[in-house]
Amino acid sequence: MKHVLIVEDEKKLADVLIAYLNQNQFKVTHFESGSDVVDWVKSNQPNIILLDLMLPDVNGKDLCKEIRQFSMVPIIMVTAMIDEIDRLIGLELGADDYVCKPFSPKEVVARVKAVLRRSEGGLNHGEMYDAFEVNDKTYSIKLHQDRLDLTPVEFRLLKMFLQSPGRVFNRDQILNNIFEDGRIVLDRTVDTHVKNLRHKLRNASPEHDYIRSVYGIGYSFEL
Amino acid sequence: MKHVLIVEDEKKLADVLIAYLNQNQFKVTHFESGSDVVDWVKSNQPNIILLDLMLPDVNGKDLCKEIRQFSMVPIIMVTAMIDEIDRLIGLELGADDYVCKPFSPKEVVARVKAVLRRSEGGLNHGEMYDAFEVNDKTYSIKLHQDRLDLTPVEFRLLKMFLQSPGRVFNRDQILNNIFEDGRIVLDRTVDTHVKNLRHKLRNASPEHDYIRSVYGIGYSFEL
DNA sequence: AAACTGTAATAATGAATTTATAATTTGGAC
DNA sequence: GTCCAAATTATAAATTCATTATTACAGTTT
Repeated sequence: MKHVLIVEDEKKLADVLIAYLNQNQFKVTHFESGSDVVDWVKSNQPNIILLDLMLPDVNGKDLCKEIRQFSMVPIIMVTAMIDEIDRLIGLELGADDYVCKPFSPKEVVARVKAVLRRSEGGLNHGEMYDAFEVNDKTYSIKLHQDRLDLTPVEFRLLKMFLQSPGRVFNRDQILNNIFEDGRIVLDRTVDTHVKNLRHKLRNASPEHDYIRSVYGIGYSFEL
Repeated sequence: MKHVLIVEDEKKLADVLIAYLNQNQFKVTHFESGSDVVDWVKSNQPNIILLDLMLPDVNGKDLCKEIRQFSMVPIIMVTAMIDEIDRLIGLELGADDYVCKPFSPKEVVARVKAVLRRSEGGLNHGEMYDAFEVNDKTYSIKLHQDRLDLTPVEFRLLKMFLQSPGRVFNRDQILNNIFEDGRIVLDRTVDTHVKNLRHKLRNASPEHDYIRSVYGIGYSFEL
């Protein structure tokens, strides 16, 4: 039986949710404030957390980040402000979904199930791009189940390519994407990293040439 | 055959008990004072301890606590003061049952059996992670039945890894996980603990390298 | 005294970058 | 179309730089 942790200060709201979740064969634990949540999660390891963003004592965002320090348990953030959601997503708190108040308990149950399905479906929830699976948590990319053994630079390079297949990047753009800090590095460096990445891709999939050189411009990635 | 340790200074009382226990297929060892008990328990690991609260040399409460530092062996406390019992329970010494003098040896045997039944039913109840068994109560982790002799830091480190196999932790995340209090500690310290843990893991299982270094990021645990 | 933890110093390893050289592409001249 | 020179890219080797592993030791705790 799946165990849901609800962190929500509005008691009434929580009670409705609990009723619905119980009816759907979930075991539920409810905290009205955030203070003891971290300890509890550490020892009880729920299957999913419904976390209100606005709590009396602690900040929901911080709590989410704190939990992410030690656990990959799925988290659904609950907020009263619909506008907030986009900003939250940008913050990369590591939440798995967002629900806006007021919500129908039915919808929440559906979301809980959806998130659980997702996170179980592949113990490794990486984003898929064609035959590639990018997993930020494990810093790894798989091609056809096989794990590519990439250096950090190669990881970022390939991830960039995958996010914009077909797009032609010039070397400056590549450098800016790969190095957050604004280091200035020679163009030849890009060539080298591309070469190394090509080599690893060819090892994994000899029949397909993924990286195309665009003469006079740069490179593009063809799925 | 179950092994009972009796720590009891009243020789006559002890003899009666021993006779009864022997008749019930228990092996019994008897100490008349508490001084050498801890060492003996460490090397002999009895199945259960009958511990008199009032001993000539050491304090029964302290002895109980001391044993609890390294073992979850069931302990039955024996006291001459019935009123004492409630207070003892409150103290959370970690004893499993309390018996008040004077007692019938039959009753004690029944209690011993009951406690053993209870504690066996729920023994070994460490959470399993692949071939690892984590036991929070005894602060120990077994790999393929063999107990790893870990320090507290190593215990928390390994437990963290086991809870998220495959995930790459950076050193900050590791430190936050290992030190509840917000101590500030150098990254190199993580390396050292990882090294020590690796060494112990290799001793227990030379063929498998569990901890992977992820260059530029941190470490991950590969089951 | 023994065990544990944290730090600092040093060695070893691995990645990123540069450099040098070879290979390829392009466009113009014949 | 072929040839060549210039520009561009590919590759390999060498170098620099960053990160990690290990050792030793000191401060604490038990």
